[in-house]
Amino acid sequence: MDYQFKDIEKRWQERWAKEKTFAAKNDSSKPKYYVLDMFPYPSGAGLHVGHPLGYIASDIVARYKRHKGFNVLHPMGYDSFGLPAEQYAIQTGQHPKITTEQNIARYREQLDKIGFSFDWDREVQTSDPKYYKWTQWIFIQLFNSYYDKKTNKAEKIEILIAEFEKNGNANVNAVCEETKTFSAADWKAFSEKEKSDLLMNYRIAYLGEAYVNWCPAMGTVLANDEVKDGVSERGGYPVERKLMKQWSMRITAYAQRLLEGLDKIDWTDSLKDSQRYWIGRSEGTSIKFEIKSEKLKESIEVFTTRSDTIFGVSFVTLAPEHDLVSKITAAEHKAKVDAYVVASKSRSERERQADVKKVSGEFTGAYVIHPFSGKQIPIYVGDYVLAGYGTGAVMAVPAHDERDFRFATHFSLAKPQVITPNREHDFEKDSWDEKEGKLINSDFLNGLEVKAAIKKAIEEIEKKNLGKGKINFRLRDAVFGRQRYWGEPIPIFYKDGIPHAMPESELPLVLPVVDKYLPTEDGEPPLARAKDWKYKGQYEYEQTTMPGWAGSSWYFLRYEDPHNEKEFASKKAIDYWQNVDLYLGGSEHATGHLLYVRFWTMFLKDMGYINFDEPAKKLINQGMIQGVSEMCCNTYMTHPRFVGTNEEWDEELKHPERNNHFVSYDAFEKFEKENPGLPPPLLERNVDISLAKNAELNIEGFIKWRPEFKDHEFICQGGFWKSGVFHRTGEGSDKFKTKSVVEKMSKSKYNVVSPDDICNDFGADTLRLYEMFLGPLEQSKPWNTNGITGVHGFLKKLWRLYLSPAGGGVAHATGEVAVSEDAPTKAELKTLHKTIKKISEDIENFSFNTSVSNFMICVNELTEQKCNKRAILEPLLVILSPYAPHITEELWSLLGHKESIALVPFPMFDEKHLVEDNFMYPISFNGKMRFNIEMPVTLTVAEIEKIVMEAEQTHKYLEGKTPKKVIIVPKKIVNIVV
RNA sequence: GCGGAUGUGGCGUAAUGGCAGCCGCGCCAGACUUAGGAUCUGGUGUCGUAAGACGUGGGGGUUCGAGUCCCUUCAUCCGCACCA
Repeated sequence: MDYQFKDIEKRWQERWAKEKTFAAKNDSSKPKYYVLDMFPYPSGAGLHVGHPLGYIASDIVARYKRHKGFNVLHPMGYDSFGLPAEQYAIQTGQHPKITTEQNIARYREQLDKIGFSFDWDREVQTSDPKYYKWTQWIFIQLFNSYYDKKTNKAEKIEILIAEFEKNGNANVNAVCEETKTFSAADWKAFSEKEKSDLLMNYRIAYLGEAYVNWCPAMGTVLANDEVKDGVSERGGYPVERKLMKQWSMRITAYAQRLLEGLDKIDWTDSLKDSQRYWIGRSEGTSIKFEIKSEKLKESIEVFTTRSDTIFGVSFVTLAPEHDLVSKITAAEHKAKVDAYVVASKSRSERERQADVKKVSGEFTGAYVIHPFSGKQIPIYVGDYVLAGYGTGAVMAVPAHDERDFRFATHFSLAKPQVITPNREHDFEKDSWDEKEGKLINSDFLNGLEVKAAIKKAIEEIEKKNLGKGKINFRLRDAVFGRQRYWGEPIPIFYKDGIPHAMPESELPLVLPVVDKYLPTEDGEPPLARAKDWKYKGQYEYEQTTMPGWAGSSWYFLRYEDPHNEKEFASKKAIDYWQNVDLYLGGSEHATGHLLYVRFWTMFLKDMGYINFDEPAKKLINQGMIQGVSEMCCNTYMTHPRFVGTNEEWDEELKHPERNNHFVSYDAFEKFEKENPGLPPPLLERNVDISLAKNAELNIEGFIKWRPEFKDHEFICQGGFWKSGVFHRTGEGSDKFKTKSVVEKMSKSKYNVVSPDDICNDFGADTLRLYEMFLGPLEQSKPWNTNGITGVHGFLKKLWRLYLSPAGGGVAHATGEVAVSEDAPTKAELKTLHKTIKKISEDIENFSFNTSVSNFMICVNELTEQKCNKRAILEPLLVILSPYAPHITEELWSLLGHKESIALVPFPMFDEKHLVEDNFMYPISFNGKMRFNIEMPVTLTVAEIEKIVMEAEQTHKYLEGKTPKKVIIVPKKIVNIVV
């Protein structure tokens, strides 16, 4: 009987679903283990082989932990609010809910084929009102909270209001916008609106005016992590900076805790480093520079980490958005400065980033007074100063800061040197930015080392009341409102212009029906089109929705109690399941999701709903599986094209008649070899990978697929280019070769490999093993289906070991069961226990790729030993079952078991089976030491003693130490392991 | 520029500081065959007929012993990027 994987896999998947084999119970005496995958956004393209990589790894761990006696929570769900469904809705008018449901159904079908042990009863979907009811509820908690610096946690806003009523804000030490001091009496006299505005400065979810990343093409704002290289991460549209009133999250309140928390969790260093960098803590000083003016009594506050260079200041620069710019600019400079400010505002983020090194700025005509020297110092505006960081103003020290140096050079400003470098340095060419050297020309700082000087300078600045030590973070508050339809409605309504949270009883605030999914003609968000809001006409509703990361910032908690209608999850469930023990997902979420989920977790802890502050104890980033694209070469026959400028390229594309030949890659390869560095005189086109097996193009198939090329000639034989013209030689093979390129797996590159196809051709168990076998989990690697036969062959061999008479197996071709109950041999036991040991270690270390090798070695050995002993073959199935659950279930039941193998304990490892046979002989030496001699060669005890004695004489380092073992290598040396 | 990671056969990769290349792909040879995308056996780092020598990006160091630890340098990939 052959290995009928299709039949086996279907049968077992149905049985697991029917019997709910993997349902996790919320009450159990067993220890818990929570394995979580980052849930997917269900896109229309379906899954490709890269998606399940992490799920397979986590499934192996989940199944292993079940065998090991843990109560395992291993859920799956969908992050189902998102842009593609909405864009599809805009184009077709179809409700995004419908597309989303279809996509989810498709995902589920694909996932089911791979045989995951998910507890599907706990599935969550972020776009389900039963789920987002609680996302909205958490938002309201955030709205009704502020961050108290005294208790160093979030507190209820009522506490703050009570304090205001009693004492005003004089004693309040909370994270907030700059607020003027007021008394209790003032507070009571404030209008409702004034009170609301004031509280807004404290709330953790707040409505505030700030510069945001505005994406005009999408008609929405984006968070910092959603912008890459000045364009939107999704869609790649340009992004501008725009001052807008927006719902935001005061994540900055948690900056310090988010930073400190990293030390307590087992995440990779690179990921922690990205978060550290993103949070960007820097210690410095704020310093006030008084403006030199009779009528204006103001000062400019700057932030610096280099207070030691205070005497090197030669000008002060304000960000173009700085409030004081318009106030201080002298009349004769006003026109130029205004023009500059307008120009820099209209520049897109991308433009601004593109010419980072290009200096621009304008003199305001105003001056400040140097707090120590009393000299007057010019004030400039320059867009190299960021409005959003620090105070939006810097004291420029051109001799010791690269950016100030560039600015000073451009405007021919003085560059007074205040530090003597400890190495040779040319101040004409460069600034000396190192925090090393001795201070000069700096009054009371002279002679000090930089680090000491920083301390001393802060002391003096604080003494003169010019400023104080301050900690700044790069992290900005996260913009929370999105001008979009397909997201959670923000549960806020407005009464007389004052925002109020919806009462809890009104939740969920369900996404209303709209006629179109576009913004309105007046530029209002799509929700402005809603007609069926409950209180329409009575109150005004907030029209923006939540961003994609809202629903994913707490979903791990919902899995713990997914059907609860009274709470986001019951206290009992949370106390039992706690936080995630192992979290798997891509590293692209480093500064997005993984920061937000930590933030919300800390907040919920502050509120007393949970008792841990980190969502995941351990996190592993699985690598990306890339696609291998096949390219074919579309050459230019008549036009020279050796110079690879884009202009020429475009020019050629305008002349398709010149572009009517394809040439085999062989010819191009020759060209490349002979003309290193020259751009290829051809255009590479992606070919559907099914049309290029073994780097050879199926020309007929290609023409069928792309009929527009049916009149093109395909030149297989070799040739060469001369002056851009291809000359054939008629040499070489008559095969039309393509070229392989590793790139992202994507529909548009025609290089997608679907897990469904692999399951059909080889089975889910093969897919699972092969994905693991491909290489270390955390590494990115290209998918190459070629190697899969090795893994598939292993499963067939395993099958034969149990089922074919030739292999001495369990059952004959007829299906007759005939397993030997004899005691296993020493060699068989050694093979088994070696494998048990290695597999356990591999899983604990997450090196799943070596596991597969170890299984192969095991089966090869057992086949060679013609092993048919139940005592060996049964435990082997159990340790293999996390990797290949279907085939092991089938064999397990053929061995006569009724119960699912998934619930069987993991076999115990017994060291003695390895040691006994391991050439390890303890011998005594000088009556004191004991050596373990590991011998790959046969030696007598006398010979060993002689060798050890020689070793003792040669290796002086042995003195006073007890060797653990001595390894004798034939013809070589004695290795003594101490 | 800053931060992180990675460099080992034709390829994917493996080696608690202890015989480098396990396992798989590919390739070569053979067996069996209704000639096949089945199965099995043997071989396969480089040079050399061989004994043997040389081999983990380059250079240096620690060590009895280094792919592994330290320093340095080069290359590739991934993040971040005017954060004062």
